[in-house]
Amino acid sequence: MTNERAAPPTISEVAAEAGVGRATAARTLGGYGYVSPELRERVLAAAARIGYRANAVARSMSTGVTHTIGVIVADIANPFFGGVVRGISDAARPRGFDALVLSTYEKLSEEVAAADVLMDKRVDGMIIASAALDPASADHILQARARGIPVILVDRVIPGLHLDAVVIDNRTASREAVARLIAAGHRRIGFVWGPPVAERPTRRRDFVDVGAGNLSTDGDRLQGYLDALDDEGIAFDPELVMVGFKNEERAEEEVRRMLALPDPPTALFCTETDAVTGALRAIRGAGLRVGEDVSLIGFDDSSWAAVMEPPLTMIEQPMLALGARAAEALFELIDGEADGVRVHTLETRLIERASVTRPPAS
Amino acid sequence: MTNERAAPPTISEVAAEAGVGRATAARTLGGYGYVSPELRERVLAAAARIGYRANAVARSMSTGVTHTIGVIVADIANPFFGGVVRGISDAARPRGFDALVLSTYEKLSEEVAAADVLMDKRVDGMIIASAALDPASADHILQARARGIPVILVDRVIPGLHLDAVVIDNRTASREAVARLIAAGHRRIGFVWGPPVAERPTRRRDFVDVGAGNLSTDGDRLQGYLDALDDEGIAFDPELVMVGFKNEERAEEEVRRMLALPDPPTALFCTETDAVTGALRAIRGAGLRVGEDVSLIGFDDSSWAAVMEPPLTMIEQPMLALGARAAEALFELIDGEADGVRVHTLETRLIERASVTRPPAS
DNA sequence: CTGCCACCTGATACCGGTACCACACCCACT
DNA sequence: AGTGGGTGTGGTACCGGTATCAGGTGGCAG
Repeated sequence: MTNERAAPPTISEVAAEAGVGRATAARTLGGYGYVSPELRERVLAAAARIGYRANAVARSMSTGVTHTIGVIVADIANPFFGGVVRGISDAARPRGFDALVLSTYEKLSEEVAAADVLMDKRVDGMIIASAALDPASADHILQARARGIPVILVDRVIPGLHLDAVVIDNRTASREAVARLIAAGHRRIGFVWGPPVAERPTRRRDFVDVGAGNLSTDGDRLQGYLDALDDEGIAFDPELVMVGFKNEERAEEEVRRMLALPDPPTALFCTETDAVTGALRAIRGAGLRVGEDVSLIGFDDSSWAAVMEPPLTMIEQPMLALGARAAEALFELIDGEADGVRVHTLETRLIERASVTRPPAS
Repeated sequence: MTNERAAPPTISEVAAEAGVGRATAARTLGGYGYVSPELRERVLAAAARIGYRANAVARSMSTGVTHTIGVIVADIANPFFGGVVRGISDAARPRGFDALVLSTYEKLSEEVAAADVLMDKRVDGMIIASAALDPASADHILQARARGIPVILVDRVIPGLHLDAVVIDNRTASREAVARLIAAGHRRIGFVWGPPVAERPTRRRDFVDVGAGNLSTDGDRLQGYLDALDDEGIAFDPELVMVGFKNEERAEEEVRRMLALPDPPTALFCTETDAVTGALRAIRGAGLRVGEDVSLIGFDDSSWAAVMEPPLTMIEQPMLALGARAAEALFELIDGEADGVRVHTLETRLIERASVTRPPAS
């Protein structure tokens, strides 16, 4: 097994092989300028003979275009972001663009480092699901833009920063889901995946403020929950909101706590997949049954949700479309067709299954 | 908002700013060669002042190294591959490498195109979950290697091709899972996610041959199933093997068919997540209950499987480790520490929960 | 037949780094 | 004082493309 790395042929070698000048070979292969049919033929034949393929790095060096877009997400292993990234690549591939994907695990420092890497590698644009909570921590994004790199935010918006973005209407989606629960007769509704604060605020306004110090998605979902409560004049109870670190275990703990309350929730609204599974564990652990003892609606539909017993009512996010739209918006920016900052809002869908029923007669 | 793309400063500008030669600035910033402390200081200060960052494209052009690894998977939106890719990037990042991820949707033509893109972009190595079934269709991989690009196969091996790979032992994992079912008393065990042939073979040997015309993972899993049957002297029944296109709907159809057989399966072995959910739908549709009427073991554990009613017994694949190991193996190749072709086999784990019980008394 | 122009081709500068090498300078030794 | 060697610095070729421009050739009009 010879490992003699045959250096890929260059345009000069093609030119030599074809017996023409370097420029002529370049013009033929690069598809620009004029070349007579005869020479074009000779060059093409020579290129095919020695297996020429243009060196994209060299091309980028001289054109300043890499045909690569940088994607920064929280975690590529999270099916939601996996879907978004797929949407992006599917939309980018036909245009000859590829995606360089970096995960940040919600750490701003990682995000800044990722943005630096992408700038250094001269990506033609970036699509970012940012962990930045406010303009002050979004310097890396502004810097990229200052260097002329188009940026599209996806999934999350940065409050106070006027940037192009592709998102869903979390507040409305959440409000409608909770309204659905209320319409079924529930008045004690738990909110799972709340603000990441150690101590539970006691006043409603504090929750809202705290929500502002949260990712825009989480904050908006909490707002939608509050909206729905207000719509029906239902009192807000801080005890029914999860607080603390956001993971499955913590969600389970919090739901267990809620279920043990003197006046426990009869329904749960979970704003993330891990919140749903955590809640399910707690419900099961308390010897209760979903759809009988406690109703449930969750975010992020999946094929699993449909085969649960009972099948779960879920809010479906258009992950692929989110990514595809972000890529399209980015290309508009790259092509210079930008007519001001725009925020694209995509539709969610409440998929009604069997986890929402009337509250048990008390 | 000024859009004047301030061209990023180059090394020449830093040199001018510092009042030194280009080479001296380059030596300082590139961290090679000698520079006196005074000048080094001046250069560093100048670089900081004008915000210099090395152009990775230019650097790649002259060094021939891109610090980018190409990753080709079937579908980045599939949680399994999402996990693998995360494992890869997590292992690559500390070494200053990033991942260019391409999805093929199991289409060989897409895979070939992807490999071309990666070669053109001069990635330093590739990690591929190939859709190639035999050496004849793996020309693109051989070609990459011939050009000196290290390649590591992940998840799947190409029978007959001696290449570095990181996989799990599908045959053994499958055999053990099915053995577990047999140990519980089952003798009629359905195999869901079988060969993609339109017509069901009638002879066992044909299944094996057909398995060879399948992805190595699927073929090995079928083999393991047959092994387990043989171990206990249980007769093979072609009717208990799914055939045809592999998706959730088709799995549901096939399981429904099996369940309607005169002598239906009392247990199901599903080799993929979609096979599990499809099977679940069919079981539910037939008015049967998992863990009571029919036992089930599936591949690819997830947080959902643990909260199903009943919790599902699943085979856990070390997705992250698969990716991480592949990246490590790739770096060994890149660093030239390769001592012959190696196949790394990672351990799976059978997570026993409650979906396996004794068959109902007949 | 000459002259001009259109047409085609090839030489070459450039992108921003890396890395080799020449050279200037300084010191020590004979 | 002359020479050798070491040291620090800057000049420059090169990577493989793109793109501009100069120049050669042939044809056609005057």
